[in-house]
Amino acid sequence: MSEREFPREELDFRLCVTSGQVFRFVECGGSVWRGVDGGDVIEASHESGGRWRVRSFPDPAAADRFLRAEVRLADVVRRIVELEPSWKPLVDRFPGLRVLRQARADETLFSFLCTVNNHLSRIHRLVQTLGSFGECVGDGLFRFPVAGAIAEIGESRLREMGFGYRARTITAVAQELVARGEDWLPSLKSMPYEEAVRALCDLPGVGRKVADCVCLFGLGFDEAVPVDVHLWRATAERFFPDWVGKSLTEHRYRAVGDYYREKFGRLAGFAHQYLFYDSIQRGRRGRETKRPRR
DNA sequence: AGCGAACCGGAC
DNA sequence: TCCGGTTCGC
Repeated sequence: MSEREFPREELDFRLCVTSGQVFRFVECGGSVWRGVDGGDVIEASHESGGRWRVRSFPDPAAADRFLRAEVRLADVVRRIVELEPSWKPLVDRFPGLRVLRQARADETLFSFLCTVNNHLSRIHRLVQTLGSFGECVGDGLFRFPVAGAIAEIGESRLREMGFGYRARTITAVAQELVARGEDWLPSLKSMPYEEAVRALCDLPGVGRKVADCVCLFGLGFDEAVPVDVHLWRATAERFFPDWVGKSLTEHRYRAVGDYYREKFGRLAGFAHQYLFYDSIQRGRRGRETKRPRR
């Protein structure tokens, strides 16, 4: 089995799989992380403070695809800071944060349907639950189920398992994917970004945010900028002061994405990930230190 | 166009 | 009481 080592500044595996891009990786034992992408198990380990060693099987090349090993993060980060110097503290705070690429866009789609108006801890549980309907490829490791298998679970059973109102959209999307055929979703890769977004938003329960997540993490559109409520607030504070406190409308969503695409071009997806994760952290810290209300 | 409310259920 | 959103009705 081939193994690849990444310098610290090129990869923090734990950060990558816990920063809201994928939801099925777990820590097993000390400093070993394991999960499944596509048909392959991906495993990473490191000695404290050391470099991450990553391997995958049965396909030893799967890990490189998942981590986009061909991207030299040092170059990306340097270019981002050249384009927007105010990003320096952000990229310094999260060394080794890479944008991942999932092998199957359907896993990305169903995963982010689980994130709708939800907490990270419950998101993990729900996505793991969906995953357990796929083919078992090891101890607690599952290939993600195909759309047909998800459709067969049924809305009522999903509700029983705690999916709430997401049960309806997940089932509806699964049926829709079955109807369109398995080639439909991957075929969006060869469309222009805007067309892919429109096609995804056509699916029930899929709006701009989920569509952009699928575009960035599942379909390979590096210019996609998913704007959630945290990134929205952080962006308004930095670049759109007039919009602080305002709601995120369709028009403003587009303006934010276009702003970052204009500034960062094809690096917009990578650049957004730093501010996104920072805004999540701030949200958590803010809650922890929040005083009880009168 | 922009805003607010409803929506499941679990975490804090 | 608050969500890493979408949809619907003003």
